Amino acid sequence: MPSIKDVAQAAGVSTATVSRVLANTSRVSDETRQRVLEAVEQLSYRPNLIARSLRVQKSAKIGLVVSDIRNPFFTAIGRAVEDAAYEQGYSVLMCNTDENPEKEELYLNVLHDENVAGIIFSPTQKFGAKLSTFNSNIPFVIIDRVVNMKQADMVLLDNVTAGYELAEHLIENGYRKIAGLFGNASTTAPERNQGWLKALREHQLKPFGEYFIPPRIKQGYDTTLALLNQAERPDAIFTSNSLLTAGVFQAIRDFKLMVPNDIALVGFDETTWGELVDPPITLIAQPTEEIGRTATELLFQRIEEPTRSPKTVILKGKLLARGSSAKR
Amino acid sequence: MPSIKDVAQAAGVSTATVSRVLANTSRVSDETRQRVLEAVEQLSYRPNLIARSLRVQKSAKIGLVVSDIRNPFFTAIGRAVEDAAYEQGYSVLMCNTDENPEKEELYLNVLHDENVAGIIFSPTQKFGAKLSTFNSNIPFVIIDRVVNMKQADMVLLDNVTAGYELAEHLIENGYRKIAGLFGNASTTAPERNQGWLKALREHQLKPFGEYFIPPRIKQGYDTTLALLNQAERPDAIFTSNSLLTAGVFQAIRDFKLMVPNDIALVGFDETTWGELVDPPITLIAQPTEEIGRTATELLFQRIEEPTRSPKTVILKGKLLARGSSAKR
DNA sequence: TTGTAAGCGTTATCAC
DNA sequence: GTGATAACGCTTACAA
Repeated sequence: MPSIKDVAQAAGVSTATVSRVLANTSRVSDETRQRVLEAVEQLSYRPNLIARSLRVQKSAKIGLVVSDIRNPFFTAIGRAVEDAAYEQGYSVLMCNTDENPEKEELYLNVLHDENVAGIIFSPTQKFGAKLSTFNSNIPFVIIDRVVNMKQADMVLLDNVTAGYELAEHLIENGYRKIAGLFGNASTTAPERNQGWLKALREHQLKPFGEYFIPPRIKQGYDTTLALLNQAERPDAIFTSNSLLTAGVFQAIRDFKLMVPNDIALVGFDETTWGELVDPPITLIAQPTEEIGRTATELLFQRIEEPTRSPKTVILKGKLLARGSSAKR
Repeated sequence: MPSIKDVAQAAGVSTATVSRVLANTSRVSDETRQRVLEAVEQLSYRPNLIARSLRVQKSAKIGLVVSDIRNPFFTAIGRAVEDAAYEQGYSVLMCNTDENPEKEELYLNVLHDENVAGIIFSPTQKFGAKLSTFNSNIPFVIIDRVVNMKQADMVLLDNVTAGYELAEHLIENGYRKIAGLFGNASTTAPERNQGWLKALREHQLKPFGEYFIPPRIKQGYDTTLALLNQAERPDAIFTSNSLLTAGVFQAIRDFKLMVPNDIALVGFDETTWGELVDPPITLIAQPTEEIGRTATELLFQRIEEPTRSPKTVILKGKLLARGSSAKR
């Protein structure tokens, strides 16, 4: 692996000149530039980014720290961030924390030590709380989950409105006994809950049961079975998370009920299966491409101007009405 | 950000001693060690890994380069690699190449420049071909896709046997007019094709049509519609990839045929939706956890002993027989 | 057991 | 326009 010294020697110049040519940072005579470029070519020299990073204390990489790599929502965002960063000549290092605060700290440190230019981060509630403690001067943007921190740039969904619209849709279509299953891990669920409550209230309805549970398929399944075993059953189930939706769907089927005739089902986030099942699932789709792209742009803005006042971008979800909540 | 100098000063020792205490590399008196540790604590010092990496020319990170982050197969492997590496004190940097050879080169370079200790890589066919050209002394392990390169460690599925078993299963259950949809992008599809051909041959059957197409939902859908519009229809469809399976499933439904009564459907890889749809899909599940773990272990072995002779680990898929291929 | 100092590959600050 | 040289923060011979 040739170093800048080798290039300098081959071109008969100093390392400083080589650096200048490569960085295009100050005037160099055409002739010298030529010689240097030839030597670079000749030796197929590639600058050592570690050394450069040590010297200038930053790099052309950004970090993306997500809580669950298996969640299609985050992988879609990953793709979007990747694309946006690539256009700017940046690389993305993606880290998976598995909702584990220890790993969050680990990876934040790794990325910091990596001298990444910035970080896009969806923190757990636990970590979000102590995020302000985590005193780092590295630019970052929070996505998906709100943190209580005035200095942070954020890209969020308008979860309250989304929850409202989804509930409103059910009510409009004639459902009245609506149960709600909400995740208990992130800040998005309570907001969606708030929206659905508002819609119910406006129609003088009461929730037909409300459950805050771990956002996993199994919990959705178990909770639904319990719900369906009661004397009086709901005529619709509202879920705040696609894993819960999957669990509910399974339970309804195992209970031999028909969707939507016996019971309607609605949820959040597009998935492959949402339109493969019968009937396809009504849901609020998040604009993942736009979330990822916006977060990346915000991050680059902050990298450019670290003292800029924080900005929060709130995007709207889109209701995709499908068979699982057809008019009764 | 305090440096090792600050710690040394605070503890009244040299930087060398601090380094020794932290690395636990040679004997230091208990008293000095104590003082150093206190200073570290006091200043909340964290060693600069960039500098360390520049100095020792390696790091405690490995790279994982996958071709499609949205494919559940790869995210599952990502999780497994992550876990295995974490246990060894290594961090994982995950990169998504989107089946784009340019990005493959970019990220391989980024990771190389990052001084990662090694790379786990699922190359495109295109890049795989020129991989041997890519002369790098960085340890790596290939997963999922075979490359024509004697020096590479690999972790692969026994795709021929898997294809054989899946076809055999259909035949056993009474299907005779079996069409096959295979991806045309990776090396896995031709191997699975080979297995299915073998099974058909053993039963004196001929493929009821064989299609090599881009492994995308849409192509699976379109191809299936064409297939179903023919005068004589197949009684089963074999797919080599979960995206194709999804497309086929959709097409069959839109064509108002019943699975498996009118037509059976089998494929590869576990997905969330595979058991949510009605009927659930029969498939060959890949041992993703084991693939990721094995690849990581192989990588660490090679890091330890770079000249060890290359090893290829071939794992078996597992047939999950479900409703979509029930006995006729 | 501990300290001194060289060096990893860059870039930036001075001189000339 | 170009070249020395210091510095980034660390590890590791080599001395003491």
